Amino acid sequence: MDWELDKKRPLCPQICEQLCIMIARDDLKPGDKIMSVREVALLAQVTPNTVQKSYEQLEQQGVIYSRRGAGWFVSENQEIAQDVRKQYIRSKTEEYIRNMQILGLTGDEIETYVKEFINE
Amino acid sequence: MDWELDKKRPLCPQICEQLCIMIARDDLKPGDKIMSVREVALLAQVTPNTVQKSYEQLEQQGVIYSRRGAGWFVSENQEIAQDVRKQYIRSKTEEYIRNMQILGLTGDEIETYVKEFINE
DNA sequence: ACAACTGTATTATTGTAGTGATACAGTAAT
DNA sequence: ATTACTGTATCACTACAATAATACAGTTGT
Repeated sequence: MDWELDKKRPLCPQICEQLCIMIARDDLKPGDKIMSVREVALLAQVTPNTVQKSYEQLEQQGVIYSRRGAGWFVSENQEIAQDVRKQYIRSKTEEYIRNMQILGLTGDEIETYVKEFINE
Repeated sequence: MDWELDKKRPLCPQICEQLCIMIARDDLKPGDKIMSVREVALLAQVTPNTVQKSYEQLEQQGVIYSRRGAGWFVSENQEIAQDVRKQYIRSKTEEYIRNMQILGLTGDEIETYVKEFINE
């Protein structure tokens, strides 16, 4: 994982997305310990406070949880990890197709562009 | 055009994108007069100041230009309108594919998802 | 028990996007 | 010329994200 954030965009959502990607890639499996607030803060060049907030947001979604003093862990619930992956793919794909359709592109045209840009 | 902005995200980029989409759709053609700062402000429920800033950003990119007292217009340069469309498609498509590849999806898998979600 | 790590909380401060109000200046139609 | 529209500029204000510094509390390994 790179942890090179775009400092010109809100950081919390970016940190959340990075974590979700790692879970969706199965780099982080259910129950795994994840990097500490301070550790990520150092790598991502942000304040521990910012990472804390990001983690708390993901906790609210049931994706991760904390044990005071021990650390943060990926939810043991197997379904959630799968959902994170499915949701990520679904939302990104739907958003992409919607954007292209707004321009008036047909389904075939969209498929053509995707094929074209995959070979690069 | 809807002008229903997401108030929880930065507004200027959203206004810029809406304009670019209208140009990419050919709803606005080179030389066309576009809605005034105050008009858009009213429709989008934002401050004229915010729209002004957005327009100035697009002006810097050469997409539109202003005539003091008269209004804002789409650049007469034909190439720019075409570029806006091409750039929009290219950047969105590349971003989408990159996101999917990060998850480990193959080209075929990506194409399959796109086809699947187009039929909905 | 101790040291070194964890999460958590608080406070003050900074930077910035957007608001709201107002004013001035140029254009265009009547 | 007047009126009603444009763009442009400024100022004080609000809201919020993120920083920076610090402190406290719980866990873990030695």
